[in-house]
Amino acid sequence: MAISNELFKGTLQTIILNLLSENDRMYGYEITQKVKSITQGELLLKEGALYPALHKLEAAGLLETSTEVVDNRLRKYYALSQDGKAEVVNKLQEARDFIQNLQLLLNLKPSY
Amino acid sequence: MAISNELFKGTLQTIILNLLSENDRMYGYEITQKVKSITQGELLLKEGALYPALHKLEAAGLLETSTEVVDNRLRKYYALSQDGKAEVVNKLQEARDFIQNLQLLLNLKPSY
DNA sequence: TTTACATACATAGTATTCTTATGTATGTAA
DNA sequence: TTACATACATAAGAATACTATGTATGTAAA
Repeated sequence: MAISNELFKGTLQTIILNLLSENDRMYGYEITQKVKSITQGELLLKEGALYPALHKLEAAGLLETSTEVVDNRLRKYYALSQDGKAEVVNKLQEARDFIQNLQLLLNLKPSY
Repeated sequence: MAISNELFKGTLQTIILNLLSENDRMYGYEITQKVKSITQGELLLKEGALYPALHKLEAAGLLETSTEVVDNRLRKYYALSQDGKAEVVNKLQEARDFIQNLQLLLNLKPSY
């Protein structure tokens, strides 16, 4: 998933779900580019991590898909299901708690 | 490591190194209790995660050990080596960047 | 007194996650 | 025709943490 960064392990599902909560629908490659641009290239989301994660979220009923052909290339769009919309809220709260606890454990004041 | 919290994966080494940068020396069980108290019980560090991590950090030359018997029980104290002291600085900077990027990706403002 | 819990270490087997490598396929720029 | 970008996917392997188990001592409760 990253440039020598083990830290993101476990955060991928939350990242995907949150991006989809802001964008209605996105396709895989679009997600990789979005993550890259948001982090200014610091986090590179690999296909080997992304696609299995998307399939797993779909299998869990959190995502729904629709396939389109654009410019003669296949695109598989993902969108939050109703369950997915509810789950984003939980995942984001967990992420807040996680960051809070990590900052406590590492003596890091929030950077602002 | 956690109560239904996958997010901490990859952060354990940094947490250990940082605790040892504040405490000169600590033993394993003490570390588990410190983590528990700092996070108010939200993060429970399991032995199956802690001890292999300590052994790995020692093998990497970042930690040095000294064994003592206290109250008829064995204690294996860990302390940062010179390399370890240098590495904490790097790890903490990586953690800051990680938190920064994660907050960007999740639209989380720093909580203060 | 024996059961449970806390202290203190350790490891084997398993599950999960991510990386690396590879594969298919189209389009564009050098 | 080579390289790169777009777009999907999976298999093999590495890394990390969890569960379960084991050893051993001390204390409190039932």
